[in-house]
Amino acid sequence: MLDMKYLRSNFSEVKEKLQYRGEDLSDLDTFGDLDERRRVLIAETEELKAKRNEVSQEISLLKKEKKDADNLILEMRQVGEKIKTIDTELKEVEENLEQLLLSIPNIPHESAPIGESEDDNVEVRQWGNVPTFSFETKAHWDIATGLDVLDFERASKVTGSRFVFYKGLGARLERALMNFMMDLHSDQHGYQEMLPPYMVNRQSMIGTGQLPKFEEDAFKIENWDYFLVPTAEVPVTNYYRDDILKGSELPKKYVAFSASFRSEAGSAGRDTRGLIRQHQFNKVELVQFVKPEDSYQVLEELTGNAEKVLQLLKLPYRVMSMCTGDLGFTAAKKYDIEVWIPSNDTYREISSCSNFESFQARRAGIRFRREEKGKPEFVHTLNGSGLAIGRTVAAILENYQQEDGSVVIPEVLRPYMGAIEVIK
RNA sequence: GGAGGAGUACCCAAGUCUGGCUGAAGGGAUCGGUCUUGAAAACCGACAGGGGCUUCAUCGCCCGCGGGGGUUCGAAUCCCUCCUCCUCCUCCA
Repeated sequence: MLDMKYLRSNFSEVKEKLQYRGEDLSDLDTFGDLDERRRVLIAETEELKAKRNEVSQEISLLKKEKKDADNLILEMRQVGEKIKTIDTELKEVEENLEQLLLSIPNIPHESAPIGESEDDNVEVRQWGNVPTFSFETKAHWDIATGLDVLDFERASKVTGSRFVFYKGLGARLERALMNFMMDLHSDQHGYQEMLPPYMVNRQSMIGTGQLPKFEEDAFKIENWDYFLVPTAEVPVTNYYRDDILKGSELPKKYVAFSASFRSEAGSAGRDTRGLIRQHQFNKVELVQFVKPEDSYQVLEELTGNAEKVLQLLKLPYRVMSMCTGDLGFTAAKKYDIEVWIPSNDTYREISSCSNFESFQARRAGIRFRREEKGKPEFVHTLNGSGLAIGRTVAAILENYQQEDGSVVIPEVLRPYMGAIEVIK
């Protein structure tokens, strides 16, 4: 959510920057009228309330002296009616304004490249060498089926498409990655470990920006106003909803494991095979609450923390800076980390690291005080996958595949795999 | 699922039956001071925060006693509704 006062006094500048996102901004122009109307109504109702308060005191005194107050009471009865009328309209105006503000995307940071689509994203750096194979490589679903470590068919029977059973060393590999990532970030990178709820309420989904605009992307629990989390970002960021933190305890850094649930509405037919696009996948998520002046430096740090996972796994990747048209609704700046997937002959997103600045903090009411008695300010929030585990398994299966159909386990994972070196 | 009880400021806690200077008593914690070589104790003082409107900024005003609605000239106090927590029973990993 944008700051109403900022929007009021910098309207055309904000509008210009939002246009780089290429989204429909036709509603934006209703802001001026709503904002103006709101303030007029507030002035009116508050004046009447001040009068009512004053006269009610008088009435109280008159009653105490056993004097007649009927005229004043009659007068105030009318004032009360008027207040009620104005407040009804005010409430409606404020609701419209609120909905408008909740539907406006974040302002892109000046360092985000201007562009329309993913084709305009800018490569920031590359790491590792794309592997060459002396044999014909297989896609991870074929490798996994051959090794009997993933079962898509039975998952379709038991649940439906875009679900999977991990089996045997496949399940072990998933669990090893989870532990490896959690250990790395908590022990080496200074994040506090957290295991969040997998369902959240509507207010939390609004807080991080999934709602009100993208309800069709979420899984909603029937008869409850709860949603399956699309990412641990939602519960972990909302952990401090409506809180005021101490400046001295910032930055707060959390690493959370959770399953993530996505309806994948609008991507029917894409990545229908394999682990790349599932309705449910595991993910280790990094979340930070920081002071505004630190957030861009922290974005680099956090991205680096996620990259470290791939470096230790010796998986080649590149880092892309998302252009203004591909930033998503909430981010001011975003890096995607893309890992090499041989069967796709290209890099695929495995992590997304974003700086939301105060966008989520304002929606969720997450603030901090610099000084003991200081005025509360909004924190900046950031998060990034560290990493999506299913896609990491796909990357390992494919990049570490051998001619005989076996898969070598990356060295750093072996302690987590009971010292097994190869899945065969 | 059944039966009760409770949500008041950083924490504890009065006030709610009997609506009106209650912007809310009293403790504790915290901060400042006196005393002390220093500290503790004691004593003195400060301590509703937050949001909104207005303003160059102040001043001022409005809203805040779990959330939302209602009654009333006036609500922490009365009514409705939702949420959360606690106790007992039941169930259960």
